[in-house]
Amino acid sequence: MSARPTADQIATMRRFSRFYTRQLGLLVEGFLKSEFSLTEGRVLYELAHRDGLTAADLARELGLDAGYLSRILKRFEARGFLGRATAAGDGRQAVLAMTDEGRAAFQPLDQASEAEVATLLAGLSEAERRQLVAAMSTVERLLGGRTEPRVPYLLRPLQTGDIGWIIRRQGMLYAEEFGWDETFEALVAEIAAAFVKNHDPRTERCWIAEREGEIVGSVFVVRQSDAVAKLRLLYVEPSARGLGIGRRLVDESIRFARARHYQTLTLWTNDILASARRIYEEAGFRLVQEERHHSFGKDLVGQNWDLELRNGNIRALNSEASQT
Amino acid sequence: MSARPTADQIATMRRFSRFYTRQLGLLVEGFLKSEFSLTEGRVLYELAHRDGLTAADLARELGLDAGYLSRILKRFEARGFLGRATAAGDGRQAVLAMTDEGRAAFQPLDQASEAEVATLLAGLSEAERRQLVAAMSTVERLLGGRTEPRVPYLLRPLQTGDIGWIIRRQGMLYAEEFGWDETFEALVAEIAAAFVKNHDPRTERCWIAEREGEIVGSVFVVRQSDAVAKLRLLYVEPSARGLGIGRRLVDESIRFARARHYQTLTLWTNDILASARRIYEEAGFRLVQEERHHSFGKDLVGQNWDLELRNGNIRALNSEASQT
DNA sequence: ATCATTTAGTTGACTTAGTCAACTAATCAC
DNA sequence: GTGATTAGTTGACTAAGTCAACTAAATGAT
Repeated sequence: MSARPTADQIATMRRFSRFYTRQLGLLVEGFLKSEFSLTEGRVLYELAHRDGLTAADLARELGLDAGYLSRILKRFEARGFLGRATAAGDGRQAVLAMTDEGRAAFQPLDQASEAEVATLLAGLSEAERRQLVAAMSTVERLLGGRTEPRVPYLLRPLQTGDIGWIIRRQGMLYAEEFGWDETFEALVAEIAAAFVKNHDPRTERCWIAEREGEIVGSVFVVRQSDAVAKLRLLYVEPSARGLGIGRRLVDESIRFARARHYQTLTLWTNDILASARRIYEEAGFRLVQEERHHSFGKDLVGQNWDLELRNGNIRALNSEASQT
Repeated sequence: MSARPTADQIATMRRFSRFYTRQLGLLVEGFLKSEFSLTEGRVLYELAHRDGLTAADLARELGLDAGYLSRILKRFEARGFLGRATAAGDGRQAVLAMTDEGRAAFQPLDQASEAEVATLLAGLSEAERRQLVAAMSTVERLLGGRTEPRVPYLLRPLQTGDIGWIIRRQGMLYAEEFGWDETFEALVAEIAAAFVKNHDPRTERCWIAEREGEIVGSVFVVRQSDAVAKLRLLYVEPSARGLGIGRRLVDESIRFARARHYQTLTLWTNDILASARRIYEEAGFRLVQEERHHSFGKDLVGQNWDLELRNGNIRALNSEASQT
């Protein structure tokens, strides 16, 4: 495991983030100044670049309140930018389609944004541009900006036979990757069996990630108390890693926990599981406790992470205080 | 002059900006989720890291409405985070000082943000971290994120003797840097003289940048019509370049134009003046016209840039439409 | 087939972030 | 002393977004 990041590295990234916030402010201002709010622009962008979207898709992926999004879409529809068709298999859903008018309205904005970036880049020499683009690609690659998977996967509930597979695969994988012994597999079996036997579907759930007919990942959310849910046994098959499946499993877990009015989603992991840890961090989990332990035949560093669920965005708690 | 940026370079930067927006969202969420809104956090950050700030300083530098900031500061003061002292030389101003309680409240946030970045970086190897930090520094250097000047400068109004100096220096500098002939100096003289003789201080202004007793830059804002102001003769001495002076002169010009209820700030430059052009772009100016011309003994490409002043932020025009 | 639960989307009511403009007090130039 | 400007405050307002209750459709258990 690498040395801890230096203070200088940390300071550089924080300074870069402040710098790029200002840079984004300039780019966003140029792009959207004419007619649409920032959020409207983000919605239009997704509608322009993807087919077959529903409102639920957009709400989830852009982190928007469904009611708020509904009004945005209604305004676009009123202006003739958007059409809807009831989904073939689900009368509740509307499939959204940008109209030619919508594309016509969006195109100047898209082109303005492109021109903005072009003029910014034009101020650099060709060598500087190549350097800049390479540096941006490096940042993106290292911080995890990955493309969507080419072979699709789906998430589904637990089915008969799944548990045995999950117990077996997690046992084998952690043995292979980390040398953990059979006591880990036993723990997985215990957790999974307890879930199957006793789980309350109102407050607990399991998701299975399936791809080309095979299980490629899973996660459990179990009830720890009325206020606290626990995320357990997140795993993704090596063959399916890097496709956003782990992130998606965690996102669904958070979504479920919020919908069930939990206040905290907690989890226990080990620091050696670096990919999982990064997913948790990016989802907003906070490291609340660390302790060394000897388990599964190894010396490990266990970590407890929590995600506070009450405020789905960056709204401060003192806004609630000011209501009193 | 370099070739135009490629479509691939433009696309890469746009994708990077979307990617880093999400990255910032994660970092910001972690930093400020507990107690303060994003704007409050930005204010606290400045108060924590700088001394001698006034509300006017903060409003200008963070782009905040003075009334809104006033209320934020009042809340901080009510919570004991902030003290105020009347400025020695100006009874209107209050010098703000973060209290020990304020620092105590801020420190966990600052540390949380630092920890956030540290855990993100910890997920990378040491080699990857060095690569990331180097890439970020490259992006910052190329896009113009420069540090504040070590030797301070001030902006002041025109004084007797300034005009002659400005005419002389601009004439010499543009001759040296671009080979422009004496007709340019004559143009500068004409503009400056007209300003001195006829300017209306309610709607027109000149700023002189002075550093260590010497003029190091200047800019004029003149009235073109009731609705349109024109920014003219921006220049910065080579010895003082890279310190943000040019940007500051442009920012003050914009601020003045807004305060005087102009709707547009326009300007004419030549594309060969790359640094100036970048400042205009970053300030939000839009290239509206280009034409070749032969002036100052050279073949040049003149450019007209406009900045719409009506909406100081990214608020859509249709929000005004929806008021009707 | 029925019923209870969940999901998709909508709408009413509301909170919060931020804007606009009018105000007071202090400063500055004349 | 006077008029104009600036620093900061406050009232009134708009706009972005949240929360929850609602209807309609789907799903799973019986």
